[in-house]
Amino acid sequence: MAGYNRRMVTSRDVARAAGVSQATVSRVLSDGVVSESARRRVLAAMRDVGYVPNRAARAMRTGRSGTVGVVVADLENPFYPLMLDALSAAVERAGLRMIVWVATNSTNAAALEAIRERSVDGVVFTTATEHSAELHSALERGSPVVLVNRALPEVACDQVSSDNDAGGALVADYLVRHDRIRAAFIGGPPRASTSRARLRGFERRLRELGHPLRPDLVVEGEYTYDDGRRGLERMLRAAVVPNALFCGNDLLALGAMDAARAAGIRVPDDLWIVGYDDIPMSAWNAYDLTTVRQDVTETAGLAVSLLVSRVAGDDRPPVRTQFAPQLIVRGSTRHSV
Amino acid sequence: MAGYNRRMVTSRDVARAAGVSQATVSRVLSDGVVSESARRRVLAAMRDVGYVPNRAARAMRTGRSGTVGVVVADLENPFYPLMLDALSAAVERAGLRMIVWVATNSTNAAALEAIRERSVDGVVFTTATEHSAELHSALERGSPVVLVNRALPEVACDQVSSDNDAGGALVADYLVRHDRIRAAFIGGPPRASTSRARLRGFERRLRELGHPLRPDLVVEGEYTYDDGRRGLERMLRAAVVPNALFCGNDLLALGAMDAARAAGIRVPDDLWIVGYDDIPMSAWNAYDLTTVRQDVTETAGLAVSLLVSRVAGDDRPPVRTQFAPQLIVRGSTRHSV
DNA sequence: CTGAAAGCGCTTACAG
DNA sequence: CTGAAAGCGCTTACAG
Repeated sequence: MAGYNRRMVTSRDVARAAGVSQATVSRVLSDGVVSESARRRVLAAMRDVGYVPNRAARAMRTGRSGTVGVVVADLENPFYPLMLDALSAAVERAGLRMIVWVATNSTNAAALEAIRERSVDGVVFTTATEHSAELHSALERGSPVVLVNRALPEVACDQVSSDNDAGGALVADYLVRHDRIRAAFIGGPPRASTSRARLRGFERRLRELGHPLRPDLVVEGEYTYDDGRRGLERMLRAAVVPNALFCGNDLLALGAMDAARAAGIRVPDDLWIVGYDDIPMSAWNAYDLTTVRQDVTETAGLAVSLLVSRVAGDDRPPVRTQFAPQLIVRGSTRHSV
Repeated sequence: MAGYNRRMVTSRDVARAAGVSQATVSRVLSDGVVSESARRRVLAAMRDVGYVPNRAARAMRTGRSGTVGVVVADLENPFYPLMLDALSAAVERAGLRMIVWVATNSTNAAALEAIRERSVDGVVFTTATEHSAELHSALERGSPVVLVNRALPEVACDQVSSDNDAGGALVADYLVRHDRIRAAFIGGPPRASTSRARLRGFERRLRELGHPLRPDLVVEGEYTYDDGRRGLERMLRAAVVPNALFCGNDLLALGAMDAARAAGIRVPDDLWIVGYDDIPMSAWNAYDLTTVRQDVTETAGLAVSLLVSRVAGDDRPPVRTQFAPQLIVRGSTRHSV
């Protein structure tokens, strides 16, 4: 058996094979100044001896790992795989690698620790919900951190998200325009900035349009299918039956839709339902859910490029970007057939 | 602004603060032989000066990155997030980190390259579909590689999966036991070993039980919701209408179920439907899909521990483990109400 | 048990 | 343009 641990091929071996110094090999690697002929010989020698540069050595010298950290939560919500996919593509485009933490209690701290250990050059958080002590000191220290998806107003770092407030308003406009003015809201947990902002925008615009949201038609829970179902069931016991429902995310909306059907409520005839995120299931036949789409590709792209410039030393004030959301109209709100 | 690039605190600083040599600090870090009193002083000094060991330096010295690579494909299929979640937990339990590649054309090669660069100590592939040249030479070289979920008989490396063949047989048994003998199959792509094995086991057992699967009731496509829908639609144009349907995975089954309903076919009365994977959506009210569950936690745990022992130098012959699948009976096959 | 020293494989001033 | 050399921050024989 060969054993994979046999001696590594190093830049020194390449140098010997190419008849140059090790420094010249290194210059070829890092695009330094090298004569054309030397470069050619070095590249050929690399191929001949099967050379692959050792990243750990480079990382130690340069202080850069070429790797970013990504913290995702709740992979059971299909929105996060979508976001992870987009982040992965953006990271790859930037020529970097991605260490992923799936959120548990200790993940955020672990990811920030990884910056100090120089395992990653920076971290993208997709689900920051609060301003932890670790995050505070990491930012103090100037650690490159970008918040994606959720926003934390009190935190001084780059943040990229959907304009959730505008998204909520968009839905309010749409419902009122079509006379669906007995509106209800089933939201995610208030600790999630996304849910708060979507509700805020929805509520404000409804009020502006003269059809304020009734407090008894607002329910909050976790961002899950089950809580969507339960939310609708609870709503059905309220004094007023809504004719439109906006949910804090698609998972809630799909649960609510199933509960509505189970209760004999026809969608969209009796009840319009609108979600948020545009996860793949929303386009499924059985649901055909109207929803607000966030552009994860754009979001991830900006997040990574912000991170990259922070790593490169950009210390301008934090940037906060909100992308305009887009209403995707589908069958769950089709104007009566 | 502080700038995050200020000089690192090194083991030398700790040594100075603790009044010991740098070597002693290092011994404390790597659990070497150190007197109790020295250890105490060093640990205190680490805290005082805010020391965090530099991983790149350690990786260079030891030749181990403490990181494993994971290649996942198709995050839109909720099975993969499930698997990723389980792998993440297993990797964390092993005290390691995880670099993730979301599969594109070049990912497999990139992941194997990362082993040579010493960016990762080994790689878990969740969707190997063929024996590439890169994989071949990586294995020749003794690179630690584990295949999860899909299997490649001709490849000499550790492989962990559900016993898909047995899973298919399980479904055949179940259907025949309940007299649902006009069975159909909608499968994933034949290049996926999972789909082939599930069909093989299903087909064989049906034959053994005297109710061979009719070739015109077998359809194959991609592992997607849409192909499930289309598959069922095509099947409805066949000569024989099935009264039971086994799908290569849950996504296909959910698509097929929606198509069946759209065609006025009642599930389960007219048609039983069974999936594979037990993704979260299968338990949703609207589907309540009977399915075959693979234990991703167990699978991921074994995969990571195999990888860890390979990294540690274990060069015994490759291990191939198949976990017994479990039939989860739900409403899509409930014996007539 | 402990320290001085070598060295992991690179990058990058410094001379020439 | 190129080479000799220092050094990134650790781990680990080697002496004592």
